[in-house]
Amino acid sequence: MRIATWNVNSLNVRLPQVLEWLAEAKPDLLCLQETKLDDERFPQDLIEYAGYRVVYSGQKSYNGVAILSRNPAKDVITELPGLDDPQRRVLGATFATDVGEVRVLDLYVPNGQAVGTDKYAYKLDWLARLRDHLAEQIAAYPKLVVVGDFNIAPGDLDVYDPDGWRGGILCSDAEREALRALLDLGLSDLYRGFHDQGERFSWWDYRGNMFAANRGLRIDLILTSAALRDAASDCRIDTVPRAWARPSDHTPVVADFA
DNA sequence: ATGCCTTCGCCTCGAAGA
Repeated sequence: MRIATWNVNSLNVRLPQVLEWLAEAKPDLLCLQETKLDDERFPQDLIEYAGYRVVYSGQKSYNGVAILSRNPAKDVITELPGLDDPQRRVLGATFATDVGEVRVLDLYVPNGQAVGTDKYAYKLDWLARLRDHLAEQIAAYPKLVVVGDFNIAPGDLDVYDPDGWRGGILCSDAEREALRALLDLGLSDLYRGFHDQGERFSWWDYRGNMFAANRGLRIDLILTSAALRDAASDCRIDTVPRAWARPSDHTPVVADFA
């Protein structure tokens, strides 16, 4: 089973890149964030023509998540229980795979804008509700994988300039503690199970030639329960699409399970 | 740096992202 996560920063703009990447990477599951499309405008036919089923929860202009899959989704959710939120950031579903039934949660965690703002408070509250939901999910589903744009760099190793970013948005203590609280439920940051070096990022700002200089952050994560961690054979960041024409500012993160 | 780039909406600039 191969699963990937990719913040595409507008599926309307990025659909050609997504179809190209699907043909090359051949994932069983691809979780997208920031589709920025109303469900009425979602390109379901073109994705199905490429050989994938798809479920989605979107809105105009902002947010929006989708899961492309070889097998059908069941038990789909589009909300965090206990959080009445018009922002479309959550998509959960269960899939049959060659490693058994897998519960998938695709997330676009709020950005938070700046420490101390209303959006930052919303982000921390959202993460607290996520923790409550994951505590239930990890008990209900031994094979749980939580993927997406977490908008948190887990540690200094995940930041090109840790001193410059320390305490700021995406790197503040409260955000990192909220991520730690998710991991403490029994989830693993799968990339770190395979790679212990720094300067491995999943997002680079469009401004200032940051990708060419490899000045980025690792904020797109694949978290797995223990059973899936033990079944994992690889986790990697595919930087190739970030170098394509008209790229997303994020690049895919991929995991394989045997 | 109230900068940089890219997206969207509504309308050619402002807001937001990270």
